[in-house]
Amino acid sequence: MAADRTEISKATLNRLPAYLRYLYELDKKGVQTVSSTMIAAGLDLNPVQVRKDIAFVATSPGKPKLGYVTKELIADLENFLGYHNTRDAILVGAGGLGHAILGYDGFAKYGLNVTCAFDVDPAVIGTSINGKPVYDMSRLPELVKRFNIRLGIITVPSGSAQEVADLMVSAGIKAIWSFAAKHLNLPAGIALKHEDLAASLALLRMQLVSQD
Amino acid sequence: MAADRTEISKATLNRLPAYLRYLYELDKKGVQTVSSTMIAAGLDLNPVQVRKDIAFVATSPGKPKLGYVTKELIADLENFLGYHNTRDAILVGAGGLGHAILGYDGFAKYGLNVTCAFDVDPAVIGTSINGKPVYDMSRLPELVKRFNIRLGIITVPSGSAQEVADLMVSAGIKAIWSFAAKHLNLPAGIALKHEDLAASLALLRMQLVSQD
DNA sequence: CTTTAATCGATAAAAATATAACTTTTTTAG
DNA sequence: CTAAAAAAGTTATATTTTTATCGATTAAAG
Repeated sequence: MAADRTEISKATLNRLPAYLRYLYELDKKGVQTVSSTMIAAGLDLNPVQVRKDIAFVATSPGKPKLGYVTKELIADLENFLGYHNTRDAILVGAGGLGHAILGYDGFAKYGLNVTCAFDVDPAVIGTSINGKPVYDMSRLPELVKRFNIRLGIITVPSGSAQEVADLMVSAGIKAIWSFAAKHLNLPAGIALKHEDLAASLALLRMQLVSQD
Repeated sequence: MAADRTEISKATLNRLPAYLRYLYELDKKGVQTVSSTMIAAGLDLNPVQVRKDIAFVATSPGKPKLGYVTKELIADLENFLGYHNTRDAILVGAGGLGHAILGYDGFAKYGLNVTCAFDVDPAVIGTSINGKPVYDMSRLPELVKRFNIRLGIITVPSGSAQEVADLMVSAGIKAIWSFAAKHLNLPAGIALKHEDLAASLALLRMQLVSQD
């Protein structure tokens, strides 16, 4: 494997999943080879950009006049994005959104397995959502350590988000996927992905207003 | 109001909601004035960047040694982000995630009012989720036109996403918030915000894997 | 077998964005 | 009343990201 001479850019990283989705579609239609031009047209992007992005992940080069072998490129992307090694995760906050995530099995395709959830509400503790048990928050450190979980999902109100994050980190969690509308302060080395639905909604709404 | 000499950057736009959230916190604690340095420290950003961002939205300048008046800055941000003019929206796909969104009233704070939902499943059509009626898809054009709705939320499986988007656009929807894992092809002038949970999850997972 | 057209890959230019350096303003302290 | 400190504002530089250009390669058509 060649050493990464230049670090892969964040912008590129964000596009890779879109490429993969598009390739799945083409593959399903029986398209054998795919060119960067085709991908660019399908996703409203610049062909050169697509080529550069692909250059990071592809193991075999594309052929002039043909492009890349669809199945190979899919394999390379899946491999790069780590869809093949399944990863266990826990979720804290079994309310509205947390409930929805627990009930959704689609993440399994991306190698995510939410094993169980935690909450403070006695009404949900002890119950099971989509086969996943809901435990009392106090058991989080114990279970995270026992099963060596590294990924935590936060779907609690913003007021308790930092507290939950701190607990996760101290228990050994290394990556946090947060849906709380709150900036989290984490020690270095902990990966964080903040999903701020309200914020992105606000931006969309703004575009709308400015059209009037 | 001065003409926007330079267009506001997308990156800035993405940070504004975070500033606002942070200011709410400070305001609740009774902090009267806030400096760009303080905001930067709280959100792990560069103070200059914060100042430049604020310069776009603030109506009155900040004072050296003191900073900005907290309540004024909040008002300016809210105003800029359009939180004050409530906007009606419809949602298509009353399944898992759609259900969660319908059940969540928090978006009202940001000026969003989901009035009703549409689906094709006879089991949910005619029911009500959190007081919002679920109608048959066929009634979408009629209701969108009648109430002059401009914003549509898509929470259907990726297979039907494009179809739904087309229907929305033809009915007069001007902005789409999509949770479907599918690139949507829309005519120019239609605002689109694509929320790809699976993709952002994949990226977080990847950071985790690369730590091992 | 030769020509042709399409595409890749690499390099260069341009644009956007973030960081740094410097100047000005205003409050507070001596 | 003056000097120092803190923070905003402004201009300049560096970095990142996107877009454009050009030659090399190769499958397909004549």
